[in-house]
Amino acid sequence: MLSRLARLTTNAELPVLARFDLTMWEYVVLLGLGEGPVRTQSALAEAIGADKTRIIHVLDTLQQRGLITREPDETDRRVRLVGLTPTGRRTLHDSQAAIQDNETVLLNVLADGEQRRFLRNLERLYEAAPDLLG
Amino acid sequence: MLSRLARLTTNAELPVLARFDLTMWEYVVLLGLGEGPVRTQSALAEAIGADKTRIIHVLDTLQQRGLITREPDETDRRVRLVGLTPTGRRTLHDSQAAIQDNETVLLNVLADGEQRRFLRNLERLYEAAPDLLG
DNA sequence: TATTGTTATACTCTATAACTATA
DNA sequence: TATAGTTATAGAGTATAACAATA
Repeated sequence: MLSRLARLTTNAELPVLARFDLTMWEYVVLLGLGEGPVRTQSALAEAIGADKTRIIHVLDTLQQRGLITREPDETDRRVRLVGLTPTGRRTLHDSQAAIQDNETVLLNVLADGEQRRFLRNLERLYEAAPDLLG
Repeated sequence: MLSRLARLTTNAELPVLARFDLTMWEYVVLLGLGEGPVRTQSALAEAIGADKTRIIHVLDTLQQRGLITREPDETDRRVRLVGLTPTGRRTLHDSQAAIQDNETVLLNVLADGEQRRFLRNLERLYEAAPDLLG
């Protein structure tokens, strides 16, 4: 049930992201950087539930388009400090708003109080899942 | 959030299903037949949110293992009536119980009343999604 | 030796279109 | 011609292992 719902919502969101010239993983990476810069690409990958090898091409693209910065750390030159540029932050803000408009269509199936409750519970499960399920 | 939660739970459930020698799609097909036989494979595929071409190999396997029947309809020999055998029904029952045990671990993150509420809302969204999102 | 980032590759999953048999 | 089922194939998504640079 969860899987199918995720697939349907994902497919419905792809055209919205396309308006911002973003793939799903590019959007997820921007979201992962929204709270602030991240010190290693591995940490970023883990935070968004992706493989570290998979986001590399995503980071390449986002960097080329000037949406993120990827600077070597001076104290440990193996790691790259990744963060949003002002353009990247604006793109994240705009696309996130569009996505939320889209989600509202579905969430309106639920009564107003239930919407907030559902999202809160979903978030709680989302946070607990990695520890409980590996 | 939904996608990652779905992926985590799916991955956590695969070992459980493996104990019954079932893949995820085989399990989903058995679930789709749980309420009763289905008159066409296309209808079954659509009901579980799959492509009609994808479940064919699944049906082949389940039939070979004696978990489902797949009889040609006498009035229209193009269509196949698909249903569970007694063995199939038992396998579904047992595997479903094991899966639910597994899900309980995660759902226990939520308070008792919230669990039921979350599942009810999830079901409501699940049912509305195909119409609203395509 | 261990770790970060990268590349290459193989594997799985999914979608699409073409084929058959019935109607 | 249209539909149910099937097959084949190409594409996307994913996981794994090997590699270079740095610690």
